[in-house]
Amino acid sequence: MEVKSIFEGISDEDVNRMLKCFEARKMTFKKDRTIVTNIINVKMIGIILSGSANMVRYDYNGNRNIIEKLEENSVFGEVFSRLGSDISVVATSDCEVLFIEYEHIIKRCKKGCSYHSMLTDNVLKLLSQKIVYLNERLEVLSKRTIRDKLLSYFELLASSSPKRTFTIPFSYTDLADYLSVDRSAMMREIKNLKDDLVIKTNGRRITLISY
Amino acid sequence: MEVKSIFEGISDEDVNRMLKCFEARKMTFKKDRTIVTNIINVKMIGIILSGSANMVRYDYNGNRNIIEKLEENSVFGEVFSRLGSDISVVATSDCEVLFIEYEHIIKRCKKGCSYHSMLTDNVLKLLSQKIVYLNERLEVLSKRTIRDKLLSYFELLASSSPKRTFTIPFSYTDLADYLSVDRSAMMREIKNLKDDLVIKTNGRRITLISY
DNA sequence: GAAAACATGTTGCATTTGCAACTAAATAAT
DNA sequence: ATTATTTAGTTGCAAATGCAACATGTTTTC
Repeated sequence: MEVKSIFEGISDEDVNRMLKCFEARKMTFKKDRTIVTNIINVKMIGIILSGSANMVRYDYNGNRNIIEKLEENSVFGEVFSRLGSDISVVATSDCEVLFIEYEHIIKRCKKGCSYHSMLTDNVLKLLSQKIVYLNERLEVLSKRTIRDKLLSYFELLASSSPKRTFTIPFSYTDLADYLSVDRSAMMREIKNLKDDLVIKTNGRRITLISY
Repeated sequence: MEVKSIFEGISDEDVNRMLKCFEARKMTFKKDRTIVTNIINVKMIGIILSGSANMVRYDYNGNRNIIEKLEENSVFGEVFSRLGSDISVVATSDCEVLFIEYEHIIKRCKKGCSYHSMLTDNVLKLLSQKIVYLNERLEVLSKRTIRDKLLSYFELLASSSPKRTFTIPFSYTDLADYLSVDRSAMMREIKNLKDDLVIKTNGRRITLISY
């Protein structure tokens, strides 16, 4: 059920044919380079082919918010994410990105190519996944205290490990920006959680003891 | 571009044919009745045909969070919203709801009916809209102070009115739950915004003076 | 139209949070 | 290998927030 890429299940030849037809452009970015900024208003979507990136926004206080962590095969774009309001996507490692115009993807072509309908299905599933992800994020951010934000985020990460142990995919500095809280206040709360024996930590490796 | 309903652009006869084929069920709910709760794990989607509803969650502190306000033609369901984690949908007025199994919608039928591909396109656009909505909500909730949450939410509402005047679609009590903040603290902050001449209010009608 | 239920508005106070300013540890750069 | 730079970990303090407990106003309900 999980869709890895929007091209999942489509033969390499067909993918290449599509990419040509869509005038897709592949670009490479070095670590820490900005992949897109609010300047673009063309309805493009980007697909991370390799590497990783963060979608970030700086508010007028200068606080950075990490909106989303983009891994391999992640899709981003104005259509999906309301880019434009000072959002940018920054490479967190060297990466390759494919750009396609959104219209090409959703507009079923007149010829009714078989692969095109497969593509639509994949996009549908990707969008569903993105919605699930966004809802998880909303659930975390809707918690009123830092402690509860941490716990609900940790619960999410722990739920896929039977031992309830996981590695946070961020530095603690980045985690604070992801949870939209002050870093020092977050560190204080993590200390409290350790003192209360709710979590054990070893660097970025965390075990949820009880909830 | 805006899709009103997933059946937009499909003739009434075709819609009726589909509904039969999909074994869609129409149900009516009185105001304040629960439409769905976490119990369901069937992959159903619901469409509000008339009336309105709130998607809500109560956390373990007893705080209510309004996750989403559902109006006519809104779509909800596990696929879209990660229902299941104690989320329920409650009617805020008498309403009619149509239930369809999600699989029926995304699975392109073998016959390749013309309307089915139209339906897929509509769902695609609806999902995109939902993502935009979720991102707007994330932008609001990621603000660190109540003042900034209010301002960014008000900005969103004001942006569609040239006079920067709008009516909040909630009671103030509900607004606090929507912004995931304490009501009295929110009222205090609204008072501050008025004192600072940032907003003017007349009941639920608000004017953003400057930002 | 009286009573009940709910929404709005307000306040004091304890708690949580953000901010600023540090030190120490770990990574990256030259 | 030594020096920068970034990350992690702390702390005091002011500001923001949540909580509880009210008063008042408005809408429903019977």
